[in-house]
Amino acid sequence: MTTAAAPGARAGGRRAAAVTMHDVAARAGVSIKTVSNVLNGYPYIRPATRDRVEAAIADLGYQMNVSARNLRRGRTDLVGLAVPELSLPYFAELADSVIRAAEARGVTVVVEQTGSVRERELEVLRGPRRQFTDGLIFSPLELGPGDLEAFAVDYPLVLLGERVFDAPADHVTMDNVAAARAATQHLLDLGRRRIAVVGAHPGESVGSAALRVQGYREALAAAGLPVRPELVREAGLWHRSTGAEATSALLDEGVEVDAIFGLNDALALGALHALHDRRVDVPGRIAVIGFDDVEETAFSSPTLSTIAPGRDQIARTAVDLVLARVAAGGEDPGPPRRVVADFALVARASTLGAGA
Amino acid sequence: MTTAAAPGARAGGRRAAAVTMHDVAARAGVSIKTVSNVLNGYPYIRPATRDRVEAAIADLGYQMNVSARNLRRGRTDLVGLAVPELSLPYFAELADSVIRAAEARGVTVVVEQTGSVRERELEVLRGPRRQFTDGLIFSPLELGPGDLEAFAVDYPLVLLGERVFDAPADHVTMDNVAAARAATQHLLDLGRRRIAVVGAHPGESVGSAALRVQGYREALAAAGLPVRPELVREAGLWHRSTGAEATSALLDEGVEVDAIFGLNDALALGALHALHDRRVDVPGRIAVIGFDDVEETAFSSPTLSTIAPGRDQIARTAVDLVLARVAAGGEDPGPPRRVVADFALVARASTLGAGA
DNA sequence: TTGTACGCGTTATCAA
DNA sequence: TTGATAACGCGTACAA
Repeated sequence: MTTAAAPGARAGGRRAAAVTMHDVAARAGVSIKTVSNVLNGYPYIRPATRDRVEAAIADLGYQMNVSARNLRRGRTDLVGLAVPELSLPYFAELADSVIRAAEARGVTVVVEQTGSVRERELEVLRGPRRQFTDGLIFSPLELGPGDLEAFAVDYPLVLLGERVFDAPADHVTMDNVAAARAATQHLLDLGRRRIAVVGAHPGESVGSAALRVQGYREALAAAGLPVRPELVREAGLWHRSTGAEATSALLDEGVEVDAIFGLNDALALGALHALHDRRVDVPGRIAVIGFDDVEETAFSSPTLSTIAPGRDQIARTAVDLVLARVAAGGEDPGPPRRVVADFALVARASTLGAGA
Repeated sequence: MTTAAAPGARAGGRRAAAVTMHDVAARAGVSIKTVSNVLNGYPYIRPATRDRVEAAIADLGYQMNVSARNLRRGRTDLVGLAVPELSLPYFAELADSVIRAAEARGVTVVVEQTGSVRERELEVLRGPRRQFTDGLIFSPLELGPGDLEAFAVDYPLVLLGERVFDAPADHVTMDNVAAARAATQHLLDLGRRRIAVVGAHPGESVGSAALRVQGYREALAAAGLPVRPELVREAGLWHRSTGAEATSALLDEGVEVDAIFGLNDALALGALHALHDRRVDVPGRIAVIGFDDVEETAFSSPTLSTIAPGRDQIARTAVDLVLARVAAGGEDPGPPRRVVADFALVARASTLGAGA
């Protein structure tokens, strides 16, 4: 690492001595309250007055002191977004959507990473950042149904994901069971009969894994097919590497299989990787489908069929829910709201073949 | 989309009526100043007093009002991070690192997305968010050497990337020329002689493309090899799709080639995709190397050799630079600082082969 | 070692 | 339609 100081220019230090509403008021020959009124779009102002104030604001380059406003209003227009980590494409893309949705509503997002560590997820809920945030959008991966009290907070909270369903907080999710059913049905429709699922969490009864495996089972049952244990493959972490490993194990064991349902895209991409290594034709011999529709799925080789969970809709809804509670202020919070977002099957080459 | 209200429980509304320092002071039988002293770790406090205050804080569940503190101190402990978009893995991972580095120093990050739109990049520099942010870490993709005045701001600003080098602001970058030289040299060391580069921006003289192509040229020159125009392939956007297209065009034209240097990982992964489609053996017939070391490169098929730019170091340095200026307050800002971070070549299967 | 009192820049409540 | 003035909650001279 090399450090150097460029000669000549000075770099920006602190902002110039602040010009306040008082200065603007003096310049415009009005009271400070009138300046405030102009700034806040108060309607009953004589046009001439408004013009003088606006001119003064422009002349002086006045910019409101946000901290003072926040102190006075008891609100910051900041919302927290807590996700496991941005390095995971699904959450990076979710954050992208949330930031856009928030921006459209004039609020700013503070991103916090929990690293999927239980202790940090708890900290996110009661940590110091809640002090300067109007509300929180939180996608937990460790906290579950046993932690309901932890979600009983006194600020607007919107939960994302499939870990908890009965917390005293708003919740935005999608129908994971139906979506997994659709993914499996898609494979069945293509004539596949030995469909493996990769990413199961055997012991668990909550979370995305359990729900998606259930959808897989339901689809097979509806088609009159048995759920073969050797086709339900475990993968604790939903990463490409574990998806590749699970797929390799499946093939090594000589299990007969003609399709793989990765419980998320990372797993399915890992499966694609393993199949590629072994020169297995996809979808000729084995079709593959994932879940999440991260951008990468449109560029893998072959492109990956998947379930699109409606990220933008989820993000918009989550932002709207927090802001609704923020706007409600102290008034009767009312019961938690549950929103189930739409999903769509996106069929690509990994199931349809090169022509797709 | 389905919306429902859960029966029973109330969801969290607004925080309970705030308990202030006054309340704590009263409860502890001390003055508000003493409470403040305890909170700020002022050393000269009688242990007994401190204990009483801390007990009162615990009893009352006191939490400091951050807006009031910010107003008083003229600082928010918030820094902005402006990137093109989080959907691009490189920037998602950079944001991840910056957020971690900031957290370690007790500051919080506000992520802003410019979408690589010139107008939005300008807005980031002088928009309203600068009002409640102590400083900004900015990775521009559109603004360039012609916009130096835009970077002359009166708040702590740290620039990232290769768009501008002479702005009156701190700058953290890496030696793109040397890194590209190393990538090319790696291919030369493996005996490759017809090395294509994908992602060139023919007209440009600034930015990552120009610098990396220069490194490529230098390495070839040092090896006594000519730079063949037909091996320097353009790709405006550095996406997987453009990398795949450029690679396809290269092959379609029947150009003889035994290695491809993607100017970033997305391009290289796209090249891998195109080569896979055409059943070209990598690295048997064509070796591929990228640039950035995004996590995906460790999981592609085959795994991708690349240049690791030292993300964490860059993030830490950037955060330290802004905070140093924040701490300096109004005092003589001094000249802009330039930091050149280290890089490392990461050789994987796409150049070394399956055994790697 | 601790307390008093003022000011940070806004918004809100009145009254005019 | 506009103005005076009191909060908002905390930091900090200055005093004790």
